[in-house]
Amino acid sequence: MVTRTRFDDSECPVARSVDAIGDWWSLLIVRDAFDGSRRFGEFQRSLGVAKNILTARLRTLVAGGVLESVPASDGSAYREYVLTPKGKALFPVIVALRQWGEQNFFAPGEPHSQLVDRQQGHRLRALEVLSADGRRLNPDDTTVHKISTQ
Amino acid sequence: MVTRTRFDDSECPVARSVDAIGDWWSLLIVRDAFDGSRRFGEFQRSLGVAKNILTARLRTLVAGGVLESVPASDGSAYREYVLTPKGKALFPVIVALRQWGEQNFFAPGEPHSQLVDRQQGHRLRALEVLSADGRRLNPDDTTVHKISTQ
DNA sequence: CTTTTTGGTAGCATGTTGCAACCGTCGTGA
DNA sequence: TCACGACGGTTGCAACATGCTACCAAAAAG
Repeated sequence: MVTRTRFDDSECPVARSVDAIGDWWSLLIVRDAFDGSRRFGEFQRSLGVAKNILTARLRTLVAGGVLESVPASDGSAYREYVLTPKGKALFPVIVALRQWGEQNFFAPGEPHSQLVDRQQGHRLRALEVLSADGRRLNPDDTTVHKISTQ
Repeated sequence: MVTRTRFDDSECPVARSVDAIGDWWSLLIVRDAFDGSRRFGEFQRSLGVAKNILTARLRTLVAGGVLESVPASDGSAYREYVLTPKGKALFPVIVALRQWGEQNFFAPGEPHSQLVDRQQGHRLRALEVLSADGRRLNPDDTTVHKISTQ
């Protein structure tokens, strides 16, 4: 169980997000949840993580409101873990990590799993950071205002 | 020093990204780099991380091609850590985490640091996951093809 | 009713982190 | 030019987290 929080009191939203997710295993659990995993055993087989670690991570994610534990959809007495709206809102994070990985860690032609538009079966468009008026922004085009209300 | 890799051999780009970044400290280092930090001491003061941990993380990030060590811009004999193109490509990841944090971990009106368009001073548009033909996609509108060439 | 699967717990060895102390080099002011 | 503080680390150690294996109760399957 994670008791200590490291970044939770930060005024930086990135730090709070990082703290809420917990660790990398948790992020891969969320990825698997997006890919359709729901049951303890599915996550465990998919990730190869130790069961006690998985137990702890699932608990943290449920406590953090990213997943929720619901009765199994097939009518069995077991429970399933599904993404809450807050968890589904992590979609751009997962997509961003996926695209970064595709572009930087695979040789041309090297096979990898691929996220596609269900309707068309095509790859997704690369994420773009846009200004309020729709201009494409690079890192250098932005700056951080240290503190700001709302 | 991180010797063992956990996800590096995965065919999933998300896993490789996660492995390449290393841990949450590394991601916050990258965030600070986007915010203008360059020097060891800047990262250390900003993050409050132990110096040996910071040393190790900076080394990992340099080894992974996310940061590079360059001579200090002010002409001193010290070195600075700056984002490589690969590192700058993490921009959407940081922005996605920031927006998720803003939307889920701050009470309305609670102050937080804010990323703005330098030219206009306005907040950024929320990231959108788009299909190849420009439709806005929710998680349910997508599916993962387990393995695929290029 | 027996066996297998599921979803965990418990204990222990090992790895990683955080803290504090130390240290050589660099910059700076007198 | 020389002393002193800042910078950028390294080292050792204690505490904590992780991963592995064994175990276990409830549920499902047969």
